[in-house]
Amino acid sequence: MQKYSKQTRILLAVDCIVFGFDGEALKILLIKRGFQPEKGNWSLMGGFVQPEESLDQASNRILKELTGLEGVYLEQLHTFGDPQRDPIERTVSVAYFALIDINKYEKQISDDYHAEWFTLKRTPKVIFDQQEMVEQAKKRIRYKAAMHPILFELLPSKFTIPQLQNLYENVFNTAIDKRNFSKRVLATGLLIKLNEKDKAGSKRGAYYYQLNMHNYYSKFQAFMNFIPNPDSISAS
Amino acid sequence: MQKYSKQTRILLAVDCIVFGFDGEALKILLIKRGFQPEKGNWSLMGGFVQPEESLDQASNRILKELTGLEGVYLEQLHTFGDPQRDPIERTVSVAYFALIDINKYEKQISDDYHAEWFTLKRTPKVIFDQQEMVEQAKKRIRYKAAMHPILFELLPSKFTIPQLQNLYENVFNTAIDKRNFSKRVLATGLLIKLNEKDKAGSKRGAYYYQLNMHNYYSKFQAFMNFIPNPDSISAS
DNA sequence: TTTTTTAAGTGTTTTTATAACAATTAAATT
DNA sequence: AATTTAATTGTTATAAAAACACTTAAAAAA
Repeated sequence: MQKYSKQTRILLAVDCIVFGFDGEALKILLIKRGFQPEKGNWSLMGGFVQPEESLDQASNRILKELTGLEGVYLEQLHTFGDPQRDPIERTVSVAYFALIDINKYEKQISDDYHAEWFTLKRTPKVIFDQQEMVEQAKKRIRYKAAMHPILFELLPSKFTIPQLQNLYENVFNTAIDKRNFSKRVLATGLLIKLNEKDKAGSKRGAYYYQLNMHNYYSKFQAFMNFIPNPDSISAS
Repeated sequence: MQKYSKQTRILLAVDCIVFGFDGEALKILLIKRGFQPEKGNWSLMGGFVQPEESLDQASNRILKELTGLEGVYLEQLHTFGDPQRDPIERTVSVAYFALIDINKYEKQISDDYHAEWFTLKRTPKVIFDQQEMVEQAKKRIRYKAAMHPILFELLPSKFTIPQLQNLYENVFNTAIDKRNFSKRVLATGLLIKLNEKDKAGSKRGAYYYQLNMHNYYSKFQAFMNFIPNPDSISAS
């Protein structure tokens, strides 16, 4: 026996929802689609899975092609398989989400693709069922970040506690008491205080911190809870 | 433009990890595979995605073919796409997990497939990368059950609190204080006490409860925590 | 140089949730 | 009537979370 004859083969694609944080708001990266159908319309970055690559490899390749970044946080989200989701031909798409340091994003690469960052609250219409993918990705990121320290992936390697708090407040759309927040964050043992200040945000300046990578990896799977009332968070 | 020419189409399958609870232990349902390769070996229940069905439809169809059950809890787990995972031909598999009331499982249907329940600790070797699927499903069910009341899906519509506690202790492999457990469970408002006792488990008998379906659906996404030290639970 | 302005940094108290703990009761069996 | 078994229930202690306000560093303005 060489093949599973009589079975239909299906086109398989990967779509990536790329999140970034610019200090103000959580954003996603969209491109203008380069081929028909929907050519020129805003789209997630995606592509077809090649015969010899795994899904993780495909998503990493596509992400690198579009942002120039390698080794970023990339996680499989969900697979979308409605027979009608692509009008040209049935295409099943495995969605991934990525969290990147927006500062490392290489603009020149994206210029070829006309990529742009959009605030989550003001994303343009995207093609096919990608709006649903984005919604699910937003849910997932909130869900996961409520218990695991994934949001550090959105920050540069040196960051201040006010920056970190701002990020959490943004993602969870809630105000957090800064005394309680810093207490909690520091209690995790995930942060190393540096002898250097960020003077951009205030006159006094805020101390930079960096991740204790050893603790970060070892405690990554442990539960944590920076968020006062995670009751509002919905599951993936 | 009619098709995405030049792209390779790939075989797409669905595999279901079916969980059941018999009052003693958490179990999964396996079948003896009916075709080559690996014919006669233990396998998850799976099948190929048909041209006109969605992934959810495919998994529901396969589940019904094998257990006779419809409308059960079924959730997409992860998509496995290693190019070598099936030796005959590249097949990408979308894994789902199901939680069923083991009492509703129709034996006669399964007899055709030689299906059998296996305790999680004593599962036989399964084909391809299915062991990894099972491991991920176990993680996911623990992860999700730590915060959402999915385990009720494993119980009959009438159940006692000791039964429920037994289930939680099994899934999380931990002993729970029964006073604290019943307090927490009853505090959720998810249970309705019935005027009827289960006399099978003890002389005194334990009151039956049933789910308050309204509260169950409305609170499903809310966080909960029956488990004393969920620190040991790892993420999906 | 003094004062003002701005955001960073820090401690204590109150409240709530969790964890630890044991005696009583219903009902069958002896 | 006594015994056995598991179900049921409440209180106390401990830990975690939430609420709350003042001091400090440093630049900018007076």
